[in-house]
Amino acid sequence: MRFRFAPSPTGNLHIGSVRTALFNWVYAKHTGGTLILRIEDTDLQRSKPEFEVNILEGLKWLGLDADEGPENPGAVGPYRQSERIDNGTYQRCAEQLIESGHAYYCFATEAELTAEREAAEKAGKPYVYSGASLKLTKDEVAANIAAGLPKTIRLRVPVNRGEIVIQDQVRGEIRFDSALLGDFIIIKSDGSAAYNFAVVVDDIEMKVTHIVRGEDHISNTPRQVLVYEAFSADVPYFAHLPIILGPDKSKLSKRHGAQSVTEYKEAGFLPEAIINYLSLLGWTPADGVEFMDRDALVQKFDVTRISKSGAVFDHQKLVWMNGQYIRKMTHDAFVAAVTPFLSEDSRVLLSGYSHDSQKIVFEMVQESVALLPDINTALEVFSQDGSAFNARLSGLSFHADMADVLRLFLDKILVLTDWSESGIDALIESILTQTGLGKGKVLKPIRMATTGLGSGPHLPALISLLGQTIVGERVSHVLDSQLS
RNA sequence: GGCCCUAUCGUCUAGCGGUUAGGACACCAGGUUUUCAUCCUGGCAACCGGAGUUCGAUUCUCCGUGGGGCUACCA
Repeated sequence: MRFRFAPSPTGNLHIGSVRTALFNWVYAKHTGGTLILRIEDTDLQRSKPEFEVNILEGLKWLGLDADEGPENPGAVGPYRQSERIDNGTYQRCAEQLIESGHAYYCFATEAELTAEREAAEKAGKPYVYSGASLKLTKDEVAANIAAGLPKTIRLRVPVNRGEIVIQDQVRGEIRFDSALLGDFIIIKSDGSAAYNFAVVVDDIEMKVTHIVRGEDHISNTPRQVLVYEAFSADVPYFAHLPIILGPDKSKLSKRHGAQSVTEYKEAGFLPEAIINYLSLLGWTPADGVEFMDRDALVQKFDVTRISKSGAVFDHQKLVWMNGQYIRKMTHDAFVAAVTPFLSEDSRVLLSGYSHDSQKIVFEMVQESVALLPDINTALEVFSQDGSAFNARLSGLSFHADMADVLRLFLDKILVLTDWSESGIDALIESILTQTGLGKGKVLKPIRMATTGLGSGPHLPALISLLGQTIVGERVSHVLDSQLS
């Protein structure tokens, strides 16, 4: 079984394309098949080398490796359509079809075609090319070519072809009336191949047996089937994936916000989370267990469970899933993932701690990170910087009755010898019993006075990390400035 | 307009003739946590409408309606 993923390098790798790539990849892995990567850069105006680079890098980052592609060619290359134009593949194939009577030269001008189309629209009929050029004699065609008239090549739709039935692994049978198709262009007047032709020529030559792509290609399929038939080639299996929708239920696009993989990477998403989330868009495993690593995904994959209706992309759930994956990371993996996202302030802050303390800091913070850049706000609480602390105080309001607790706390820490987490714990416990106050009444003011924040990780560990000097200074400062 | 696809909680979905219509995200409440988050428990919330087939339709068929895609010498 041979699969292919065929993106156009007309933009950065899009999240919708990734989903298509993913399903091809999983399907191929599941069946032990081969995945081909083909770059469809026949649109010379819009295709850019930097986009191809972006696509290749994005796929690599996500771990969606192809068995054959421009970077690791197999036996059926080249793997870029531009190179296949250059080596004359499409031209040669089109001429072959003219020979066999499946295609013909068309000399219709743009004006003529526009007129035909408008007339059809006015009449409320589907537009079908009239086939005027088909009536030309061999000599007339030769004369036109000799005269250098602009020409295209059209595929001749067999007159009594009737219904074209495609077998779709997701949707079952889909039927089209071939009479509504019209002889369509396979070679444009500039000599380049039209999409519906290039794709089929490539898929035949690359021996592709399974085509998994977006639902937006369904209406191209009957034309492509006709091309297969013109070449007497086997029509592959199709699986048209439901489209991914934005919150407004229209096709997901840039106007719905960040949609390129690069942007997701920069926003702090993990490739595993993206893969897992995307796999659930339009598909569910039979056991209903949503968390799946790559191997589980490959193992559980089943084409028949792909759903038919479009799926709205739920950004919130992706974020949630990302947080789940972050929590599951080992300490080393977490630090490695988060390091590129560390702000200058965070780096300075961390340098104030020993290697061992840094490890504790990261551990304390890991579960509150959903997106990698969250690390910076999570780290703030560990800041030893006095001015930042003072700035934070202005956002808090202390009540007079907090003063007693803080004074008692200050007295105790100044003479405290066991500055470990358990030592602090014992100290707080003693304040609780001594004052008879509830935990909230005691710990809230201490947290505020030591960190300048109303919330954060486990307090005793935090105080232990901050150290006697800083904690002492901060509490006395709060007592002097806020509660005197 | 034409062709095609599609229709279960707000969202992703399970269901494949008989179910208290299940799960996940989000949301709400309670519990744990000093607080926030995490975590645990509970709750709210859905079968688009109408015909038919059937003893029985969310499930099958048809017709509407809604949504989406395509309608190029773009891919």
